[in-house]
Amino acid sequence: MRPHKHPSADQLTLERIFHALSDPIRLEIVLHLARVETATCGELDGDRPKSSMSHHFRILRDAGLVHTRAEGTIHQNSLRLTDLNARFPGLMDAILAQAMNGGTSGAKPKRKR
Amino acid sequence: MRPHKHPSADQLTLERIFHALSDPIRLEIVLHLARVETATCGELDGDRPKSSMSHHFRILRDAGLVHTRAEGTIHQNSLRLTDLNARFPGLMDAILAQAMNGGTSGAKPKRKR
DNA sequence: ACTGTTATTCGATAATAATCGAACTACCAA
DNA sequence: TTGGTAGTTCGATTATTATCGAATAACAGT
Repeated sequence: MRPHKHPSADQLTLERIFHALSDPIRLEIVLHLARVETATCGELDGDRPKSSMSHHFRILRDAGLVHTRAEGTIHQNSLRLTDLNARFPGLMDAILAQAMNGGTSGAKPKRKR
Repeated sequence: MRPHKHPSADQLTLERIFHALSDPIRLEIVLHLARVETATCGELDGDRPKSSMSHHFRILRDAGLVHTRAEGTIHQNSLRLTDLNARFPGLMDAILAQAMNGGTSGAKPKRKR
């Protein structure tokens, strides 16, 4: 696959990150990855066309949020938390905490505990 | 003026907030407001057309990031930090801290006037 | 009422982004 | 080699956003 290009940590910008997270599908992907650590593209499509998902993954990669490595025919995705925390300490913690607590539009009003 | 409509705190969504912040102009506005607490629209245009700025302010208002109140002919804008912190505790702190620390693409350091 | 200031709204155009089928690549196994 | 699987890329279409001049509205002063 000629390994995907990922921006280096110091190339990340908040604008790109915010743009990547402004789409419900992508926010869902990020949220899922925050829970399971690593997942293939196929595990994350919600019955959506592969080409659409590939598009969203590319934006997440370009924003530096997600790292994709090919293992055979499947691609393992994971959040680049180490790089993100190095570049923007505390940011992802805050974002993920709020996203998991029902801050997203698309979905489940999650009850507190 | 028919006072601007502002979403209530519990209507805010992360998607809208991220979308609002994904534009360099709007991020700059938010950053500026974080420093000065309150400012008129005119103080925040960078020699850009008024209509463009009004557009951006509307998106910031719709996202719940900015509150605008009319005082005579001028409009005072301020960040809705109280509401934002109530809805998404820690989020704006993290975002503003990183944005002020050079996370923006424009990388234009402070320009004062 | 008239004038200047501040900002919003309208309307048209341009730029950017999302969607998705189809073709394609890479890989693995039989 | 054939076939199946996992993703990407291409290309066309649609949808959403941005930009900005012009018109409009609200207001303060004179």
